[in-house]
Amino acid sequence: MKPEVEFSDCMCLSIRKASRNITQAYNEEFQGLGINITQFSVLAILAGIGKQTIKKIAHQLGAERTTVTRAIAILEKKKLINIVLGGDKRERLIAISKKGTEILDLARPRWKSAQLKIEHLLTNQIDNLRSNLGRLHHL
Amino acid sequence: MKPEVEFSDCMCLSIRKASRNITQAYNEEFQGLGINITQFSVLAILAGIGKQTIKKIAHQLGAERTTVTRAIAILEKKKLINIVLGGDKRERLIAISKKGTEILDLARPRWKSAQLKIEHLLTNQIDNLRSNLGRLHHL
DNA sequence: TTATGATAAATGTATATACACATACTATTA
DNA sequence: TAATAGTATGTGTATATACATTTATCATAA
Repeated sequence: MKPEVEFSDCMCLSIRKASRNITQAYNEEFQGLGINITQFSVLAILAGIGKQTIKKIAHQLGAERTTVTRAIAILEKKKLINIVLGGDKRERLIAISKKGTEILDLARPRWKSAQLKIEHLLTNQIDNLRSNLGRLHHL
Repeated sequence: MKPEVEFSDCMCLSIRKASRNITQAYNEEFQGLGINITQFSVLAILAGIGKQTIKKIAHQLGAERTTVTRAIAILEKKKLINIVLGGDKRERLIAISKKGTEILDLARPRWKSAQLKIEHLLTNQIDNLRSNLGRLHHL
């Protein structure tokens, strides 16, 4: 007889574990570059759509604003971004720096490699998985 | 024309975002209980298989050992576990406490409720998703 | 028995995440 | 214009995660 509640299939544990595994796979590809997947994602957004407020970067990433604030501090320490003030003095506009662009360009093929590894692992399932993960935003 | 590398479909960002969303959904169910899903998962393991070393708990969770060390410290502060020394003095054996058992029993239906919400959201896809997340352990 | 290697765990440090609260600035309205 | 509400961001605190290093203990071989 099963107990009333079967904990071993906890979706939260499953996805958090998968999230850790995937994050490590990407970060391994980035080894020696001096950035991780988090930092890569911020740089990629800035390269794609130009300078942005922290709030908008957070929205693009679907991440908490204050999490992005801390990530920006790290990127600033590494001199991968420039921070300028705009007309609205509450805002700080974040732009990718020259050094940031250089590292981003080195990182792109690494990202692609990690991405392909995941996709190969999930052949024929990748669109389903993507769709499922996307649906979870409604929580 | 698409750029060579399409970052918007980054599986790492997708799963990390989904992981945050799901974690928050479970933690909302636990509101007022004084534990979160991380702590619940450790208590559930201890209740299921009895007292365990930190290393074995980490293995059950698929989590880093030192992450579990910090989680155990939190559970100890909350008096939800008891820690005893065994014959091997390097080990600490972790057991759920009476208070821990009581809170775990209150938490089980909350966990089930969160779990059902996810499963409803992913009707007919849940087995696929589970299988996909499981496959990612090979990374 | 002693030296050595293996093991369990803790600790230091960096980063990721969430939430509450504080601060500075802007916009609006009386 | 002055008071007030709203907005962008930062900071404090707690927890989650990873990895390197350290410490204590155990096991084993000389």
